[in-house]
Amino acid sequence: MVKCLYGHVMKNSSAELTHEAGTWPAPQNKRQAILNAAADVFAEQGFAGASIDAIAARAGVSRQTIYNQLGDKDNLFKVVVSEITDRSSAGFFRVLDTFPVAPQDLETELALFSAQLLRKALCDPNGRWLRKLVETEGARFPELFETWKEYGPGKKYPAIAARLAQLAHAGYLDIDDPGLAARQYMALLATDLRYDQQIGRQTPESEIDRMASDATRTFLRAFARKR
Amino acid sequence: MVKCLYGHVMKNSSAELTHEAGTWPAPQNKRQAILNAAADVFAEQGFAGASIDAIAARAGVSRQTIYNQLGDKDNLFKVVVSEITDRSSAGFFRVLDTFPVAPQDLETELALFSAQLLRKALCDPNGRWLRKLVETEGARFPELFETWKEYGPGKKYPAIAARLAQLAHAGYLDIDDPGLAARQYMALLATDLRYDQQIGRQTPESEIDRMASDATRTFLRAFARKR
DNA sequence: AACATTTTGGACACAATTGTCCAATTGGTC
DNA sequence: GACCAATTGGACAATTGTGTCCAAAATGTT
Repeated sequence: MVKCLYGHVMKNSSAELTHEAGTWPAPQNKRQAILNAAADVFAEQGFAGASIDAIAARAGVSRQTIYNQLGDKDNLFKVVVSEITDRSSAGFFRVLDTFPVAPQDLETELALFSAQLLRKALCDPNGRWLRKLVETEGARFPELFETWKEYGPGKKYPAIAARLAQLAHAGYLDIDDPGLAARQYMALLATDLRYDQQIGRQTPESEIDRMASDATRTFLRAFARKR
Repeated sequence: MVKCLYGHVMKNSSAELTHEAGTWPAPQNKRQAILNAAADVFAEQGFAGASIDAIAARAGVSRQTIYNQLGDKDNLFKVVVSEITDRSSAGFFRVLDTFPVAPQDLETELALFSAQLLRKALCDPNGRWLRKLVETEGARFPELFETWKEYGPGKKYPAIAARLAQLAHAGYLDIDDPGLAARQYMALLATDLRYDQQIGRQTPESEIDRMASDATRTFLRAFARKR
């Protein structure tokens, strides 16, 4: 039950990252260990339920080190969210670069892209925890919520909409409202993730391809250009 | 320490059956006031963050009354979830009775039904809080989670699937997998609720009809029987 | 080896919370 | 008015968590 997001990379990789271009005078190793552990504990316990001691224990550092490096609990939370926001956003846009803008076989290629999106972005523990964290604690950290909005849904949905509009313009799709189509595409893609989450089931990797093709098939039945 | 879900809860539950009131306030007895307040505070603050004092203050009762009527915090939480599960489930099935099984104008009538479902079931604060509560604290109360699963998604999705299969059998729809169609229908229906929730926006009542017709249109574009 | 910087663990004050006990008060009922 | 149950508020011990201080130890640098 107790797992660290990135396994146990925190032990000894001192030789490589010590002289990174980072502006941090402190070693990055413990800091990353703390942030990963904090992400776990915050996601599991919520903000109020996550104790600094639990985070310290899971990170394998002393409690004092957390205060030294990251200040108080509020700030720790903010840093965790902003770090994970960055990672998650980067993953999404890396996948988005593979969007099939001029496909030979639209359904096949869109299903492949959808599977990648599910795997690398929507299923990604980082992203899911982030969503849960922000959903749960957003009211308590308004400015944090703004950042998340701006870099999360605020950029992802328009990006998807733009690609769909591109496909429509190229004659593949028949779309009135690209924004709506993007939201519905994402909703269809997340259909079973959401369902599984509601019944407390962890979606197995083996079902991702089926989910992607189910969503793609329905989406294209609705939006593929008829001839 | 962990007792049965319906353990010593039976204090008043048989005495008063008239908690039908469609409107939120005006709880006749203190027990209902406590449960409503507790639902608010638990949903806002999470389990760990919700203090008994805060709940008592919002309910307008003394802290001791909560302990008298509902026992400790764990049990209070369980009772809150089970009460709201009942209400939410009842609302859903009341709407489900209006499903258009033999429509004259499928799109119009299905859109009307969808709007009712959004209004009475998916948008309902009770249901949304419940979902959030269970999602956040499900790991801490496994047996509670089982109950929620059984009376929540476990009954709702098959019920929707059955209605859709009925429509398909009657020649209105072209559906291979009714279960998948039901999940996708619900996903499309909740598209903008989910989006709004992600960007921290409270979906205004005025948009529900549009959301219902958007979802219905796309669903029927994908599943309406062609001829 | 000598130095600088982190890290550590333990102690501490302080605040919040839980759950209990109890005496006083309220409100309804006969 | 008298009785009875529910309610109230206050005090209480026990626990838990936050954030700080500090001296000893570990770690890395020159």
